[in-house]
Amino acid sequence: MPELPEVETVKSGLINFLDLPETIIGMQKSSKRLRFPYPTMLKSSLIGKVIHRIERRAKYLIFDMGEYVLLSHLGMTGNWRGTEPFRSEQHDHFSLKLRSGKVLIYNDARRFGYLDLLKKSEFYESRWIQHLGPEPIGPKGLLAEDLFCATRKKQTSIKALIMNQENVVGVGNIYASESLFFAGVRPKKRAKRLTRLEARKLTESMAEVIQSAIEQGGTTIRDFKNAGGSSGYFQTQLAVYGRAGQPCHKCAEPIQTEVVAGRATYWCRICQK
DNA sequence: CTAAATACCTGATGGC
DNA sequence: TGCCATCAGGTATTTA
Repeated sequence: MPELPEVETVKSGLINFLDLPETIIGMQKSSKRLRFPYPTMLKSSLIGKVIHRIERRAKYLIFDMGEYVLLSHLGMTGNWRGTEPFRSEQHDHFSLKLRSGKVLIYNDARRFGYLDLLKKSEFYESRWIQHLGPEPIGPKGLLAEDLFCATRKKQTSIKALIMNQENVVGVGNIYASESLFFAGVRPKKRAKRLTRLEARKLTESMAEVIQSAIEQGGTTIRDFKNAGGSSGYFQTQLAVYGRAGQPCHKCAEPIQTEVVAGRATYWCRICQK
């Protein structure tokens, strides 16, 4: 489900639902583990804590509780929703009961997601955060020259390179294909063959695609829902993803598909070189 | 060191 | 209706 825009949509939904700050008065988890075991002493660590802010870094959702932060990665099918009163659904795995009467629920059918509790002072050095590259958007966002440098001498495909979170964060399988289409670069192109101009176009395309998707409330291919329970709208304007055999919006050539970097990949053989 | 394959899960879909 | 194979938006870990 979630690449950067979907995580951002979940974040906005929760902030909108809550009236921060909110105090945690209860915590429940299902009998099944997520991708990694829950941190120890999670319950005693969370009860009484106050959620001051909810933020996002890369594809991580971050609950800022002052001295501690609760970090949540949504994996492939993870999602948070707010309910009042509590109403459980299939695949609910974790919930936080708040003093206001509201409840936050983490749902994850495939359980590829995970949670961790960190001291804020150890946040940047943590195993989850320390290797992350720049965001694709914003004041400290990826610079074209830095992307260009990252591509030098790299034998891997440009698609694999932009999906590698050490180079730029937040770009997953859908937005990788989309960004490469708007930059006019073939997904299978060797990273080291990228020109400065292509690096510049790709940097711009990633920022535009991600920003636009955030404004549309994310993409819904299968089952993504925002905190209010409604779907995203970005899928209605996907240029290539999932459009195998359909005409390119620019040149009408049928869209190609093939597995690249281990994932379904879509491109136009005329518009992308 | 790099790059690619594997593993972790459940559910939806399509062919027979 | 059932059964089986395939695919699904991520990424840490293992293998080559």
